[in-house]
Amino acid sequence: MENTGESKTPANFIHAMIEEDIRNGKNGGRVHTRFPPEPNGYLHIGHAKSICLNFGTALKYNGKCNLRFDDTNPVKEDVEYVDSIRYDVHWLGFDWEGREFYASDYFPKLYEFAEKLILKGKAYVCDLTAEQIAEQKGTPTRPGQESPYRNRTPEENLDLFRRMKAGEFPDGSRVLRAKIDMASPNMHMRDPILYRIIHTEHHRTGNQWCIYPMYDFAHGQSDSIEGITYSICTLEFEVHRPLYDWCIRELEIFAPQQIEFARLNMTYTVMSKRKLLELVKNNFVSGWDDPRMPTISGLRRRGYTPESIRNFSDLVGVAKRENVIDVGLLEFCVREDLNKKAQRVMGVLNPVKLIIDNYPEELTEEMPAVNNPENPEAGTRKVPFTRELYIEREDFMEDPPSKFFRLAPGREVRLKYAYIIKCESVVKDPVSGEITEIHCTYDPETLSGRPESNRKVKGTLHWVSAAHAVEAEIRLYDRLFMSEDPEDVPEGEDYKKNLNPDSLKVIRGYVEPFAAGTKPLDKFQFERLGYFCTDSDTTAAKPVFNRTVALKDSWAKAKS
RNA sequence: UGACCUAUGGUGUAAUUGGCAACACGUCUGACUCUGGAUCAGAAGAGUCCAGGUUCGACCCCUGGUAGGUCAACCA
Repeated sequence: MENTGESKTPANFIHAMIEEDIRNGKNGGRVHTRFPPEPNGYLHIGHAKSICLNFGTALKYNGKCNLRFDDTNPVKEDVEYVDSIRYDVHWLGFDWEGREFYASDYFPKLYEFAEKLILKGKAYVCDLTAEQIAEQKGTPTRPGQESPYRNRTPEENLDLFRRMKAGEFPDGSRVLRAKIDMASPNMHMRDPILYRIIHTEHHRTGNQWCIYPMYDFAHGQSDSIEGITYSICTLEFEVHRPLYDWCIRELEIFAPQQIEFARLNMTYTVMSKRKLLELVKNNFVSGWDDPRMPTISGLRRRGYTPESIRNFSDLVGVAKRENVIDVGLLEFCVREDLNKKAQRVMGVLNPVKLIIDNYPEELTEEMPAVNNPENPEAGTRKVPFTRELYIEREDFMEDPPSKFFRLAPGREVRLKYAYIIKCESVVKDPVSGEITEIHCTYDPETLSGRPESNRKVKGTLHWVSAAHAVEAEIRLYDRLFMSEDPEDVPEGEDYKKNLNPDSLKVIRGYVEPFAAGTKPLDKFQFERLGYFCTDSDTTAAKPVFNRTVALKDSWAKAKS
């Protein structure tokens, strides 16, 4: 990773704050962050921003970053998610160096903390129902009422709490609450719930516990236990900060600093785990790793590289104001990265046959093709060329506008790495009128590399030899949502109303032989078309490619 | 009608103890090109939410508005 620690100005307000702290000698100049996902879903591009921020900050200031699973709610969490999260963070290029922790590791310690609060008279067991508690909570503009159980003695509270832990009470019958201020203007300070009873098996602690700490009683303490200096989280936790600080202060333990930043939003994208889960569960997509999903696993399968995602996270910036990033920026980032790295290959997605009438029938030439013009070291390969080829149907027009640089009757065009050809005639289906064959002649003197080949023609086409063409399944993806803001729907509807019915188009195309023998996750540029990635569904008999992103297309833009 | 947060070109982010607003994406030109890609050169686009104030000078400080966001899960 690039170390920009020496740069004159901090990259963002968090780094500015850290540099100020370092100057003042806070924490002895130590910088320790953590990425704290709840294992209740797959990671998405918004998490990537947070991962890059947390790990990136540690890297920049020679600090450490922990991976910590915030697993305090057994009813929603699962090892499947733990595994995917570990995989994704690693894949993104970050290393927690063995500091893989779980809030559940701290259950015993957290329990001690709770007893300490009880003893201090700062927490009490409340027998009110969830509904009653909600009712007495008040509203943001009206103070709440104190629970009738608020003034139980520490002894009684301790006894009750121990019996809660011992499993004497059913779910929901009692909770442990902090005793703070029912009239606080901050709703989170109105005697928040610290522990609740849940008789559910936990993915790590099994049935050892039947009381579980709430987020507010687990997160800050976990940070403190790990010696986290900067607890970076998203804006919605801003109002929790007074409670975060309250717990730390009352417990008299090391005080990390919580800092909030604005979460990532992207156009044409939903970013909540709940909604992504819904898309998966209801089969609107094929799974968490569906290439249309904004999940890390989806982006990976789509053909995105870790570098491109990291760069995106950088470009997006870190600040406190709500933002909506143009999904085009993400696309820019993959293109930029893949342009430097991707093997070039020729493939025809919407084929039409092209016959070179004056080319010998039995001849096959092996045309040397550049693997990557951006990287000479990538070398060359041979592409078979014959009399009958497939070209892109869109590369021919019978009656072209003046700005059309491709093939048309009587016009010349270059076949990349091969010859200049001239269109002589076309054959059409008598019924549909569709063009079935394009007949051309070629000029043998114009072979790529020959002196005559310098003749100027306006266009260059990609092609695949019909005899050597390998049929492949190509999956063309479009945005999952039709509206820039998927939430922008008529009354009574929800974001699913904006689902794009054409977000996946599966077609059959032809690729040059080289492309056939590739492995899942191999990345290519199909010349003139876009970047593609071999899908995990690929087989020797039927290669499958995902289109990661199309090339920038100024012709398409000019047309419209 | 409470508390907290935010407000800078189309989008996002900068502007280091206040010194005439910078970068990226996007857009538009032109050059080059055996990818209408890439690359190169250039342009347009904000006077910093509004109104006052402090100051020689305010995006930055103060006051008051306005707009948007967050908060009333035994979720995180």
